[in-house]
Amino acid sequence: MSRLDKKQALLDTALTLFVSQGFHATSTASIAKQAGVATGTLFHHFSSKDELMKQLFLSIKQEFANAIKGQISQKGDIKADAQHLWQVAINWAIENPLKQEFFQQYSMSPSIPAAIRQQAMNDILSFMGELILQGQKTGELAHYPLSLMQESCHGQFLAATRYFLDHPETWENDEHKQASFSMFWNAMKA
Amino acid sequence: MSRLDKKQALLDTALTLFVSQGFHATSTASIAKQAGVATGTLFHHFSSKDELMKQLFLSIKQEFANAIKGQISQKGDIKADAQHLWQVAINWAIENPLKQEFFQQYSMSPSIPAAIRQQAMNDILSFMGELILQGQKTGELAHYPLSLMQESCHGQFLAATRYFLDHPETWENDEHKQASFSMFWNAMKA
Amino acid sequence: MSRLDKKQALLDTALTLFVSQGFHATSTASIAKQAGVATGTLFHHFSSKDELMKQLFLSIKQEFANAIKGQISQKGDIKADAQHLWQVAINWAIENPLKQEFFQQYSMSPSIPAAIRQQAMNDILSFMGELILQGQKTGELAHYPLSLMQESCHGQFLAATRYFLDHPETWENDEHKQASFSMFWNAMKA
Amino acid sequence: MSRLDKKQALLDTALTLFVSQGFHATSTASIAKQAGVATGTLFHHFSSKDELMKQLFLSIKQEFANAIKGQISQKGDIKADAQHLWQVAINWAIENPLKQEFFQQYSMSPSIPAAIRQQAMNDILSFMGELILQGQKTGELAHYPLSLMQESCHGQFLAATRYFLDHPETWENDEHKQASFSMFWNAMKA
DNA sequence: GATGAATGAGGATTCATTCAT
DNA sequence: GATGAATGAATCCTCATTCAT
Repeated sequence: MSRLDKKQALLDTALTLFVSQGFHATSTASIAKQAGVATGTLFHHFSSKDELMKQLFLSIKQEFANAIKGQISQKGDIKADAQHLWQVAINWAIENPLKQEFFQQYSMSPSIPAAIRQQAMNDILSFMGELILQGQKTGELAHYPLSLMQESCHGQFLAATRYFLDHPETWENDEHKQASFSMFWNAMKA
Repeated sequence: MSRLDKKQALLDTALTLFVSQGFHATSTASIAKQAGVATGTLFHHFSSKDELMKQLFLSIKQEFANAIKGQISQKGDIKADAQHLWQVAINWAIENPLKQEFFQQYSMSPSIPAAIRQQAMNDILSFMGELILQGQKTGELAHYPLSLMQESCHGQFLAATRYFLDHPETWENDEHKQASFSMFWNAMKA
Repeated sequence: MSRLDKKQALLDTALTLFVSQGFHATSTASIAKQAGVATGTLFHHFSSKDELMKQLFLSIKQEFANAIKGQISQKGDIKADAQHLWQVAINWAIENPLKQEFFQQYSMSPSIPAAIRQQAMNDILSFMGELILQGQKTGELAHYPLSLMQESCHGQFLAATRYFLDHPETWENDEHKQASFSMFWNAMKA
Repeated sequence: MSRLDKKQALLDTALTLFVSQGFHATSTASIAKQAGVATGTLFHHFSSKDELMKQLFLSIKQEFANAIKGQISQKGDIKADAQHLWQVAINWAIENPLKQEFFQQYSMSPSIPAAIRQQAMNDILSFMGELILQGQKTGELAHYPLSLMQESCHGQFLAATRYFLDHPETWENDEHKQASFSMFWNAMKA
């Protein structure tokens, strides 16, 4: 196993264990063991357990951001754009259930320093903020306070993914995905 | 300080500390100390730290449920009913910021056994489920899967309270409360 | 074993082990075990291993200071006073070999924070400083810089006790004690 | 950097760090890093951390011995010889404050195996022992037990250098150096 | 019921040392 | 010889819980 493989193995294992047992209930020793490396190796790659959590959080957030941002078409049809992004985001969550569950659990948790959470949230939400502003300019979106609308986006996304993750039989059901988008869009539209 | 006073002091202190430091970062000793009782006394009232958390969670949930349920008017005008309930719920959150923050942090956290969370969630959501079904019957609400709509309600409520708690200057602003309700209602309506 | 007994047992055991194995080579677990208490108990009485060392150092210093200070006669005959104090100090060292050895090892060691060492040293040396100044006034002691003379006192005392501790067969030999005093006195006298 | 340069860099860095932080608080990794070599390289030159300490101790001791021994004139005037040696020794300490501080800290410390300390001490003290015996033969020095006098020499030297190192403003003051010698000589003389 | 000293298992972290490259 | 990632035993310390007073 190469250097980077070990670091990745540690991140992967930490994700699994943090989601299934919780951050504090997961010992660094158990992460290392299940990742197939020695205890000390974890601290060779991450200066502390908190640092491991931080890097895990930021890397997953980045992965999600990359999946989404690459899909912005900017064709000008805001509703079509929004629908496409919603689909992509929901699909990412369905395809990465562990990572989505991680977000559900830790987006509001004090296990991640508030500053890190804020920063990560801002990165995602600021990109959404621009889309919202644009939609308000064209008159397609409602003129509510920006941060209220951002929180609503985030909240609806978490709610929708919770539904899909809790009901795996719906994963192929486009009607339900469409329903989740309708609720989202109706909430936001003018 | 009487017997019940001590128990309540422990619950109050636990709420404050769990919210500000997190469940695992808060020692039972520090809760007892700040509540003004001895370490052992905590274990007279609660068989374990987990039991304390469980009772805290259920008591806050109950308090919220009482505040809401007492307000159901059942006049038949679903939108008016919904608007009233939304107001009451948002106001409760604004008046109990610590308890609302507690929900934000622990509703999805593994610090509370899944079974307890489920049960609490069902209590609230089932009552909402009935309202939704009723609205669907009258044709005022959209015919999406029930649990999707329940999750959406919950998610929108958390999003709205997050907005209000993060922006205390908006607490008296009825326009913003109205905006939050509009988003919620538009998402749900037929 | 009572509360204070346990604390004292920990101090006594720490003294023995720190002297025989060194501070860092002595684990807190081994101190607790040999003192007959649980690991956690050590940290109930001392907030950290460093704090234990600090209290041990200060308590032994205090014990020595008490043994000496109670013996200052102030009859006015400086040489006789000095001789008496020297005897008392040497005898204390011979009767408390472990504590004397502790001073030999840790008076200059970074295992004890410099500030603590300084403070302890000043307490002892300041009382000696007064005696020296008095002797200089009467013309019986040499007029060298005060701190040089203090260091010399301290150094000679450590040297003499090292000699006596390394040669237990000399403990009853008053001639040798007299010799050590002569060297000390001749160094200091005018 | 050549092979020997690296070894010397490691010894120099170890000296600095051992004195400023203490032996146990200094990790081999930090020594290697600050010396500009890789962690493993330290273990090419020294089989263990203890071995590094041992070589450091012996090399400094040797350096001091060389500085002193080269200066023995053997003109027969014992007091003049002693005064010259005292000057040389004090000057060496002033010119090598780090190394002198190292002696202050580690001459009595269990960080250096007793056997090594003894051996080093004997090397220096045995050479002094001969001078003392010689002085006793001519009647110029007191007839106290040899090891008591040796310990006294050592103790006075440490005391004097402590004074000079703690008061750098006295480094050029010959009067003070003379004072320190007087105390030393008066202690030893017949 | 209340107290708080005592417990000891458990956890994060360090670090001397090794060894494959 | 030099490197530095990897190792894992060892250490300090925490903390939920117990129980004698």
